[in-house]
Amino acid sequence: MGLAFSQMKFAPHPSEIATRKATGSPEFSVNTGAYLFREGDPASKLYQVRRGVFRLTRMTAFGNRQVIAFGYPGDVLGFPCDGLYHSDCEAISNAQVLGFAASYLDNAERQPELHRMLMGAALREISAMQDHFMMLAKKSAVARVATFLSALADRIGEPMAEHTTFELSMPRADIADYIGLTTETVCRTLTQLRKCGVVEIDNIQTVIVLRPNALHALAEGDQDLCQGAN
Amino acid sequence: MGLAFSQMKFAPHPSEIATRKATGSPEFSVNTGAYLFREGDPASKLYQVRRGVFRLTRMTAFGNRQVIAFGYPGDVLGFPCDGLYHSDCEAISNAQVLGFAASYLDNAERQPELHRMLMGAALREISAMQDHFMMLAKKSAVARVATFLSALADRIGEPMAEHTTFELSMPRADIADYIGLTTETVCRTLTQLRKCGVVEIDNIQTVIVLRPNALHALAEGDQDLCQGAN
DNA sequence: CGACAATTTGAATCAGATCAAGGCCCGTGG
DNA sequence: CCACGGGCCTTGATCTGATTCAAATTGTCG
Repeated sequence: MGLAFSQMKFAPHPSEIATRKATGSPEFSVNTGAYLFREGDPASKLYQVRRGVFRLTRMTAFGNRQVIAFGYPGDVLGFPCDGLYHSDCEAISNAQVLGFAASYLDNAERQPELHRMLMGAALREISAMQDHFMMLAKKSAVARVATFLSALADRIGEPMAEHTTFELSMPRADIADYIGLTTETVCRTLTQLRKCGVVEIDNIQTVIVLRPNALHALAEGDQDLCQGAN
Repeated sequence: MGLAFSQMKFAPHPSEIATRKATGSPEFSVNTGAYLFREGDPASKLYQVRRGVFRLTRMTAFGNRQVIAFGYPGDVLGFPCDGLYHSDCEAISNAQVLGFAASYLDNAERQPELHRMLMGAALREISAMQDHFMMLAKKSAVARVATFLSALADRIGEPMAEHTTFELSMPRADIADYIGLTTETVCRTLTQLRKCGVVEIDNIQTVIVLRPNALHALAEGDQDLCQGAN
């Protein structure tokens, strides 16, 4: 689940297989602001996102929020640990999900195909989180923002006249809590990327990637493709 | 796998079940400095650590190293993504591991018990990595080091005359790359913790936790239990 | 004992956080 | 239709904590 930075390399998403009719699992909708589950709830179900975006968060002891991941269509959310959910999961847009009994994780016999899909999603999630570490540990603010945008572009970007475009469904504060910066720094960095012509941002929400190569290079830590734009 | 900060709450480790005779899997030893696997290798096997310590690392495009986790006895290492290992795994002490065919992940029929164990380990790893995020994202240097020490104490610490003691098997640089700091800052922070009587450190390797509560509070971000010790 | 690697300490620097203010967007109600 | 209000976004100025660069010390192993 989650915005998987490793998944850049592995599109299209293998977890987006048509499981609905195979399992008879119910598909239902979740409104913006509604919670799919909360940290500590007993985890009876897993969910695959069909439409919309979710935000997975955890709280520290002293009230700091960490955004663990964003859940986009195809992602599987709600992997339990010791039978409990270990994060809050809120819809940040009107969404639609498919629910599975968590027991399919243990039980391979009933639905081998489904079991394999869930297992694959779990393993991919581990890999995605390791990618997330790379970002949180040592990268500069530009590198973090560039990595985030680059991953989103690969994940949900749509071609538009030579360029790629996508929507930032989440507020700046969520992005900040995801990549380990403050809202202010995210803003400043976005304007910096705008000023040096790497991206264009319309209406706060819409991102157009003008120079994908530059964005990718910045994500990798290549300095100074952007200098002189403070 | 990995040094699971969440596992603080869940000792003793459920994955440390006796699987050897049940599976007939071969147990073998790995010398210090030897690699169990490398990033990009086809992932044919999983390993459960029996003795010793491993270090899981990944490299960024521009040569920065990130320590993903440390593998202690009981941890399961080598979860694949798309059939490949996604980190390097090096023994940092003489070690002993148990190998399992990776196919046990998919295949529940042959060894349901083993399958469940591996599945549980994978899910626990996801949770552990989420805990790791909390640290890398926003915590101060003291909080990071305190979290690291606290987790190790809970994981491998042994009671010693009112206190808890354990060995830091890894060099400072590894700790730094794990918690997202520099070697120098790790050092400084350790001396800070020493000076204010939270821990004692002998022979560079041996840590004695003198005030576990203070250590835990610092890990949670409680400021100023340590002030005046610069 | 001697050399090399790892650890520790010190001083200077810098990137991002913090604090504060202003601007924009959008819905609500006069 | 326009004025008002509140939330989110953006920008500016300052400050702080971690990094960087450099050097000294300790520990290790042949």
